[in-house]
Amino acid sequence: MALAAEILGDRWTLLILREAFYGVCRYDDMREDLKAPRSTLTDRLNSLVARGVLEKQPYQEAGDRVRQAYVLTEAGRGLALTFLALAQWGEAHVTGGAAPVGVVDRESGAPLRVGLMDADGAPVDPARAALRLRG
Amino acid sequence: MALAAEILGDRWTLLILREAFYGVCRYDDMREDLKAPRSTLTDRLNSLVARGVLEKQPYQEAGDRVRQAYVLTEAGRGLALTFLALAQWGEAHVTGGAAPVGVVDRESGAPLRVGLMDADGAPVDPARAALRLRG
DNA sequence: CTACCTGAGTTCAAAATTTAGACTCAGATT
DNA sequence: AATCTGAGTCTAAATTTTGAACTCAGGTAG
Repeated sequence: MALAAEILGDRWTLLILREAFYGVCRYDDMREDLKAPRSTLTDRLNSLVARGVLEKQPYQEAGDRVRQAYVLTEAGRGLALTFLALAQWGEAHVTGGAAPVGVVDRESGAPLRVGLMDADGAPVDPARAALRLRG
Repeated sequence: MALAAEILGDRWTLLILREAFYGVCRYDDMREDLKAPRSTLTDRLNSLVARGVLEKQPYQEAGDRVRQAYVLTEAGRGLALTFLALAQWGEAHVTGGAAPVGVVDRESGAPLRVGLMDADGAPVDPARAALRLRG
């Protein structure tokens, strides 16, 4: 997990990824949302690309030159569970239940949550979890 | 989630919390494990206490004066799911499957994982998740 | 009593990072 | 030819982090 911490252990990186999950993928849009300094934003985007969490995708708007969009890679999308768990925690313990967004099933609209499960998908109380070294 | 990002958006904070989950709770033990500078460690521990993620607990070893241990609060333990999700991601996408630890059921020893579930606890594919604003 | 040890800090100057703001550059538009 | 825009780079100043040295309180050894 040390490497994961190295990737995520930064305020701007976390916020940039949240933007990415919301679908914001252009430099200037992120800059405006986050009010991050240009050089820091450039730096963080580059490291996320270097780490394989984001990738640059060329796009072109009518009557404009080709530009780059930053979109989540497969690995980046894999962070969804982590972010959902974090949002769930923030809601429960930090913001006091007033979180502005929740997770729902894309089709049915039913509320979803992150939880622990066993190999068969049956829910398990997180208090039962223990870390175990692997041979 | 912005507040949560403010709390976790820091390399040392993430690593300190990992130590706390492993049960390390003494200043000098953490300092040695993490090789963090004293002043930074002190600062991060204090903010985690101020945020209500850790708390100081007095303890006393035979023939020694009372000292403080840093242990997870209820809210801090609530971060377990986030950390497990992060560890799971690191294992799948960063370290390439060679993660040293896994999560198991404390009693049965069966392997566990973090996942998305609906209100009834039935597993849901994370790709089906969507963020939804709440009224 | 005096000297020394240890855990848990605090202090401080040097090094690294972050910031705001100005500047650049390439192609499109007027 | 002049201007606009997205996406940067450059730079000097402000802030944060670092490592090393110092402090402090209580306990122990001689």
